[in-house]
Amino acid sequence: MLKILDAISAEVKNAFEAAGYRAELGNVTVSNRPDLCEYQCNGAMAGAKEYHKAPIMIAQDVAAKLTDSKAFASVEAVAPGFLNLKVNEAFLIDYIKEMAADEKFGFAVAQPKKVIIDYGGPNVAKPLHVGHLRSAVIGEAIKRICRYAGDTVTGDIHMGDWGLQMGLIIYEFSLRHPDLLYFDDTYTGEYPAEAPFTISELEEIYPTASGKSKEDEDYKAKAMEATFKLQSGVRGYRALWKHIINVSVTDLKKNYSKLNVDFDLWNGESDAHDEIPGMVEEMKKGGYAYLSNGALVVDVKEETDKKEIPPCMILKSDGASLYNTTDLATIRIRMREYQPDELIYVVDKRQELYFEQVFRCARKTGLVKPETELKFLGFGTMNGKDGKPFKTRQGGVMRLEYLLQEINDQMYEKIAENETMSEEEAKKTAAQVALSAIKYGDLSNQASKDYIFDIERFTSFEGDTGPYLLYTMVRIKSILKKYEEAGGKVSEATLASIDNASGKDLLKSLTGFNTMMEAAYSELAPHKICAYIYDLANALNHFYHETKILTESDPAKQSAYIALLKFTLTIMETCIDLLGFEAPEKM
RNA sequence: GUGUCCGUAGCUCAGCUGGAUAGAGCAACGGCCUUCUAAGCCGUGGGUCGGGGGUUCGAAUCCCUUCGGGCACACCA
Repeated sequence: MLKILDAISAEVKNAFEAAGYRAELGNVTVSNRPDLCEYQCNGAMAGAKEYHKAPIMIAQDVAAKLTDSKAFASVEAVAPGFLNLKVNEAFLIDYIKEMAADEKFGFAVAQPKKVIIDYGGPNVAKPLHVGHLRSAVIGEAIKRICRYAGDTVTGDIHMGDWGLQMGLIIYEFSLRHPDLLYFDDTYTGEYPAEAPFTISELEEIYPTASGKSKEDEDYKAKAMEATFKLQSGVRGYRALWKHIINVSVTDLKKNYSKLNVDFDLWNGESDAHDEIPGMVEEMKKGGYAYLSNGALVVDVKEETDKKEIPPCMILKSDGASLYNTTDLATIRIRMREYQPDELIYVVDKRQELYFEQVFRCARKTGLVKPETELKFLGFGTMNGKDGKPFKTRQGGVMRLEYLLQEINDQMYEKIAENETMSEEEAKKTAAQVALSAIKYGDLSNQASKDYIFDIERFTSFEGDTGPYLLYTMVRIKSILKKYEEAGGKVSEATLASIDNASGKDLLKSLTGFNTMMEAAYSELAPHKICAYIYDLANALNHFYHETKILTESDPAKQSAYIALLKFTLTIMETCIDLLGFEAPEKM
């Protein structure tokens, strides 16, 4: 089905043509002066020069051709040459009915793609901190948006599970428990299935080891040796490493599930390890990689560059691999195993240059086909109220778990005080509201910009916030429930004429869903969904305030209202699901 | 230094593929609960869109320039 602007534009374009002008001039947009009209067309002014005619005269010519259009309630040509349009309510109702019957409410994408989205990026054995929040929240939304658009999307968490950090942990652990089987080179049997440590021990070991290695050269050398032994496949080290991964992944899954974020693939840097030698060999053979200051690099600069782009390093001068190496090798694996049309990286924007190098290198060396899209979706820093990177009160890095807990607790206090809910229900509701506060607070900003994470603002529950949206939805749910309890049947099919102004505004707002989705999808911009749903919630609350629904005596009118509420709720639910949170039944 | 992003109300942000009087939220002030959840609704005040120039019938939006800030700039990720 057509988007409403296209449907209206089609009418106006016909009129332009009928009046003897180019049809393309008849493009219609939503009015920026709602006091004057609902939709507007500026084509008469654009065409003035071309036709050597005053814009107002062109507008009048076109308006004359539109007088019997069934779509419009009024068409006015206004100085200097605006075409001001108001649509018929019946036209809107028909449009909404068609939308409601469509699986995706009129949002359609021509060519579904196969997409891999790389987001999350935690390190194993290290707790998630606030720096991981944006990647998870934005990446999850992007994944859902693409999936809704019909793409086949695979989300990969891509953990940091392979470098020196692993050697540090293993070495420190070997000092503490030297007698364990894992460190006995002569042992050839099976290793225990149970991990010899818990997640909290693991989380303590890494910072300790990391600290020691910075002060003690010998310690660092031993850790590097452990890393080497792990990477070269020493059995006991691999077995211990698997335990580290398993214990970490269990914990990560728990934490990500609290964020309503889930991944299809739990791959990490280690998965690229076996791919590296072959890839490096190929790059050498192809004549792309050469030695520069001892390191193996691939030139990636181009003539159009305004700035010198350093070569992409494949191997360090000591022959070790680095992040570039595993990223490129990962691309190679993904291309072979999934043949994606598009790769999206949701990563801190500070890595933009780095990814530019990787992408260029991947193209140059033939790792990806020219038609495969490589997208870098860089997000800005999450700052505190002082405008500097978000920290705890003590100035340390804030653990994500604690941040979530703090916000959950605040929500729980508010919910527990003004509703009669069981403790269990209140807790669940608090978690839902808290998540909406965090996610909406993040996603309503443009991803690429830095933003201020202001807990007080997000949890204040007033204004343009996640909780406000949920509250609006809860209000609708409450009415629908009561209507059903009184024997009414809730259906979108009973939509009919809505005889008040706020109802018509709500209808218009609803028709914008598919237009908005197209922009949100093509620009990978979740904040557009936020802006839309906030407008929709405002329109709903306005309507709600003006219209008594449950006490309406005319059943036809009432069922039309109910249908309107129901459809609004459906659209809102669709939107917040794309953003990655959900609404409770009451709050 | 080079590149890049940003600068819109007291604060936090939209708007940026050019259109009419630049919008929200918070904060301030004033109204609205015997009626579907007041986490709501209505209203008031608040802006030379960092400065300057240009393109255009028309610029917050496009171009140039300047000031201020963030970030990045091969052996970290």
